[in-house]
Amino acid sequence: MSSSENPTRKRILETTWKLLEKGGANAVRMSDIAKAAKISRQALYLHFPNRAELLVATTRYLDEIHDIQGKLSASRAAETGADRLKEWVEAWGNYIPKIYGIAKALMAMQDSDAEAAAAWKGRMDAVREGCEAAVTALEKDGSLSPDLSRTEAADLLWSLLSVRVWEHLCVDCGWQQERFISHMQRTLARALIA
Amino acid sequence: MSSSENPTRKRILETTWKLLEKGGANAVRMSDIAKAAKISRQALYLHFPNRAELLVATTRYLDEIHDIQGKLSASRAAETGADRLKEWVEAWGNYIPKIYGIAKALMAMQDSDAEAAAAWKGRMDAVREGCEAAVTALEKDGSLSPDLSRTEAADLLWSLLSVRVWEHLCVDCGWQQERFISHMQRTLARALIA
DNA sequence: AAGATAGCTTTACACCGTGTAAAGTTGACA
DNA sequence: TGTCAACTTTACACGGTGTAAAGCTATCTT
Repeated sequence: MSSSENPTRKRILETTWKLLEKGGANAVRMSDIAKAAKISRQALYLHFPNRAELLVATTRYLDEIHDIQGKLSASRAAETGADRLKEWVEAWGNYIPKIYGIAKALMAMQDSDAEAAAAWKGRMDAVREGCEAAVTALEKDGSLSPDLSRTEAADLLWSLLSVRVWEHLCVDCGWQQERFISHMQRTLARALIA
Repeated sequence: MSSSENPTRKRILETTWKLLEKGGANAVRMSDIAKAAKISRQALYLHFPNRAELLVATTRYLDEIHDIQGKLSASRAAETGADRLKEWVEAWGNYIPKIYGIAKALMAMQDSDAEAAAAWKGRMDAVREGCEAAVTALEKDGSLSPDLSRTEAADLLWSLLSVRVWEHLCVDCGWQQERFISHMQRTLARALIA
């Protein structure tokens, strides 16, 4: 694991994560991270070529910490398509708050930085695959709504389960995480299942 | 109408709108707007104190042009709550693509500029009122799902009908506008109606 | 006709955050 | 003793926003 090799690098990633988590009013700058990691701003550039790559490296670090692969693949165990959908919503939905800080920073860079845009897109494509797998499971046992094609269903699931929707409900509207999960499970079941 | 009084001001607003509509790869800068409006960059600051207020003025100008009030209030005519929901989704949903350019620019400023954030919030609060009105209509004729409180239903409607979700489906996933409207009508009916 | 005024241009500069460049410091290891 | 890696310090270029001030010009006023 590349992050545990180098103690300074690890400290930077940890600091970046924590700063982005509280986030606060204004954005987290390179100098903020440097100060918090007790390092000079220039030293940051010795470890990461630019802000985008530092943020991307932080997301990878978080995945490593949280064992995202393991948790997401647990939803594959479900028997029925409906159960699988439910567990997928829960698995990914519960991961969103953990990555929200970095996600927000990365999304904010999308318009200006092509590299950041590509990196974020790659991560979201992985989520989309999970959505497609859930839809395929529904289709397999004939429970997918006839009003939706496979692609449409996956698009819809992907969209409603996006970080933006989570942000809108849980940050702007003040929903508790549990309520978000249960309402999303219910809403998506009604939307996708015949 | 403040925008038709002053020809230069009107030209600036028109230009800003058109530039933001195509949008393109990189953001629209003050100098881009000035150039396109055939004016010096400084003259822009004679008409608008800063970028945020120029963008906000552009949204107001668009509302004026499109008679947003009239179109949105048309959804109030519906008899049943279900019809009202359907028409509300159609009215606001069809307005989103018209304001998407400015919306995107304004949303991008939210983290850095408190004034822009407040302006955008104000406009979205107006949308939320429309959502609440639709939910109230459902409640009145007893068709609101018992799984949802009035507030929760409005939150959900507001979130699923957000510019971000439209962007995700119509820009990222390539949905046609018509498909967006019909699927949203169907999904929201299933989500909110008993 | 003289002068004021509105509306604009031109030039210049301060500020911020990112990223580059290069010389200097420090400690470990051989 | 010397070398090397990791880091610091200082300095600067760039792009975008916003400020400041002087100058130009057409039109309206008296």
